[in-house]
Amino acid sequence: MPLSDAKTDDHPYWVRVVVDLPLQGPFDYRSDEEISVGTRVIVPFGRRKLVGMVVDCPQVPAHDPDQVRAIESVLRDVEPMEDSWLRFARFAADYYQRPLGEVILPALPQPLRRVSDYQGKRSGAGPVARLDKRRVAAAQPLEPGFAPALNQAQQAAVDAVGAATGFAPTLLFGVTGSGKTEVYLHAAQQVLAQGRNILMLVPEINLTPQFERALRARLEPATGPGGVAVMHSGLSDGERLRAWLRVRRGEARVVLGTRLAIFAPVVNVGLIVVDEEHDPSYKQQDGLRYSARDLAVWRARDLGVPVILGSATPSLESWVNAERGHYRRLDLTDRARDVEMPTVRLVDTRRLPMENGMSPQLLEAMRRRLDNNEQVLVYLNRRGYAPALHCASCGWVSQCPRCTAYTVLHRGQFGGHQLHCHHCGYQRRVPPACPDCGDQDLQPMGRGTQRIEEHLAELFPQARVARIDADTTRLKGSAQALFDRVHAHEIDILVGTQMVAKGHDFANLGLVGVLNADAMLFSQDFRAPERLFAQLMQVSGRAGRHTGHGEVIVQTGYPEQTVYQALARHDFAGFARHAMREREAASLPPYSHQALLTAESRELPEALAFLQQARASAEDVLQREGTHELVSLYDPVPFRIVRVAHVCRAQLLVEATQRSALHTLLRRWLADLNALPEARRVRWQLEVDPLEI
DNA sequence: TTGAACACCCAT
DNA sequence: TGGGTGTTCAAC
Repeated sequence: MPLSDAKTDDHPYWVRVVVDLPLQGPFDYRSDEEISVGTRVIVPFGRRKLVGMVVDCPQVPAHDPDQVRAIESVLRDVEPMEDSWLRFARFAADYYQRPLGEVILPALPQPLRRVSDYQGKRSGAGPVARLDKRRVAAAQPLEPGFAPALNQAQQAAVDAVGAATGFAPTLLFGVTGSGKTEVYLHAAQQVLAQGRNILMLVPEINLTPQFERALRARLEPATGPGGVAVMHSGLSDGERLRAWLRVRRGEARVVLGTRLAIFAPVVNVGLIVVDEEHDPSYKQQDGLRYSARDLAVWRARDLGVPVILGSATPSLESWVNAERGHYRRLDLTDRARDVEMPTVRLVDTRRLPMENGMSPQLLEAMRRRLDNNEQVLVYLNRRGYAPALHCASCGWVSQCPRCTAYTVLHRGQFGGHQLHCHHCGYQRRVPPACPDCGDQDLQPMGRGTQRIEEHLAELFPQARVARIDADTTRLKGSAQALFDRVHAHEIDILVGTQMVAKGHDFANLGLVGVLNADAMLFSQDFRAPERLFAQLMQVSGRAGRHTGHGEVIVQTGYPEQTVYQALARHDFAGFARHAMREREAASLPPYSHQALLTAESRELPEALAFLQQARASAEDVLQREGTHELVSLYDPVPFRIVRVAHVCRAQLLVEATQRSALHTLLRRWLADLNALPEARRVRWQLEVDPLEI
C-alpha cells in the first residue's frame, strides 16, 4: 500500500470524483490538499488508474472511510470547469439517464482524460504544457468580409434578437436562400460588441468549409485574429485540444461546431445559435444519446441568454413550441437575393412509360436546361448500382449472410460488380450464377446512383455527368474537389444522394429531378414524412438560386400525398398543420414524450425476453408510483432490420403524456433493470427522446 | 469497461 | 497437473 494511503492525516479532505465508466458513480477519495470542484484528478480505480473530475467536496465520504483511497495526483494545467458547465453536464446526465462521468469526461479533449498523457515515458508535464511550449504561427488577420445589406425581414429579425434580454428562444423560420446566415452574423456582431461570446452549432462542418471562412472573415474583425474556434469530430487530438483550450481561456470568443460543440467550455456566453435545427445529425446516436439542439435550449435558459433555432423546415417539436408561445417565431419569407422560388412539378409515375426510372417529362426538362447551358441535379437517395441482385428464374435475391438485409449491387472501379451490405460492410464478388438454381441470368433489381449515372451518360452523350455520394467522396478532399468542378461548371449533370442537398449554392443549377422518393413515405417511423419533406425542400432549394426560373420535378406514384402537395406550394406551414393533426390524434411527439429501451443479443429470443422482463418491471414501478394512466408501455418488437452483423435487435417503446411522469419512471426503472438477471445476457440501452423508432 | 479470480476441460 | 478458455464480479 502506498504511503499516502496510510491514515496518517488528521484532517483529510474528501472529494467526490466521476470517471468515464458505465457505473453508477461517483466515487469518493481522500486528499491532503483542498481541491476545487471541476478539477481533474488521477485516481486509483480497482487495479488501474483513471482520469476523473471532482464534482463535490463532501464533509464525510459516502463510502466506508477505511476503503476510501487517496487521490494519486491533481491536474491543475487547466482552470477548473465553471459551475455553469458542471450544472449543464449534471442536467444532461440526469435527463438522458447516464452516469455523470459518462457526460463529463467524453466532453473533454482526449489528451486531458488519458492517464498515459500524464504518466508515460515521454509525457513530461502533460499535454497542455507540451502544447503551450510549441510555438504556433500567429493566426493571419483576414480581409474583413463583405456584409450585404439586410432586407426588411432580416433587419427585423436582427433587431428582435438584439432587443431580447435574458432567455429568449427564437425560431427563425426562413425559406432556403432567405439569408438566415446573415441574421446570425449580425446578431453575433451585436453580441460581440457587448463583450460577450457566441456558441454556434451547424449540422456538419466538413461539408461547408466556405461557411467557416465566411464566418471568420465577418467576425474576426470583432474578436481579433484566431477569435473563432472550430470544433467537430474530424479534428485530430492536438487540434481539438488547442481549440478547446482557446475556448476555455476565453481567447476564442466564437465557437463554431457540430453537435459535440454544445459541450464546449465557452465562457461569458451571450448567444447560442442552432442552424438547421431540424437536422437529424444534432442527435448523437451512441454513448450519451443527446440532442444538441435540445441541450442548446436548456443551456441558453440556464445561462439566461437568447437562442436562435434556424430552419426552413423546423422540427415539429420546435414548431409546436412556437405555436404554443414558448418560442417566438420570426419569419423570413423572401429570398434575400430577390429571386423567386423554383416551380415544383409533381410527375405521376403510375401511368407513364418510364425510361430507366426517369419520366419523359424529366428527360425533356433536362434536355431544355442542358441546351440552355444550365446544370441539372438528379437526386436519388440510393447509392450503388442497384438495391439488390435477383434471379429471374427462381426468385433468389442477394442477401447479406450477417444481416437481414439485401446486399446492394455496386459497380467496381474497373467494371467488375460487387455485392455490398450497407449495414455491416460485408462484400463479395457477384456470383457467376444463381446460388440456388444455377441460372446465369441474374438481374439488377431497382436503381441506384451508379446506374442512373450510367444511363444519363448514354442518354446525354455530350453532357458531362458526375456522381456525388458516399462512394465517390470517401477519400479526404474528394468531395470538395467534386463540388469545385460543379461550381466551375465542368459538370452538366450531377447525380447525387442527400449529401448534395445540404447548403450548397450552385449558381448555374436550373433543374432538380427527384427520383423514387416514395420509399420514405411508407416507413413505419412516424417522423418519415417530416424528414422527407425537409429533404425535398432542401434539395428543391438548390434550383435557380441565382438565375431564377428554377424548376423541380418530383417523380412519385402518390402525388396526392400531403408531403408532395405542400412541397409543390412551398408550404411548410400547411405541411406542419397536417402533420400536427396526425400526431395529436395518435398522441405522438410532440404531444407525448418517448423513451426507447433497446436490446441486442446473438439470439433474438434473448433480447425479447429481456425486454419482456423490463416491461414487467416498468409495470411494477408504475403501479407503485400510481402513474399508470400517464405512461404507456408498448410490446417489445424486433427492429425492422432484425439482424445486423449477426446481432439481433429489439426494442420497447415507452410513451408518456407528461415529461415528469416519464422521467420519474426512468429513474426507478433503470435501477431495477440493472438488477434483472436477463440484463446480463444482452446488451441494452435506454434512449430518451429517440429520433428513430 | 477492465482485470482478476475461479471453474471447467483436455492433453499430456 | 498445467494451462487454455470462458464466466462472473468488483471497482470509492
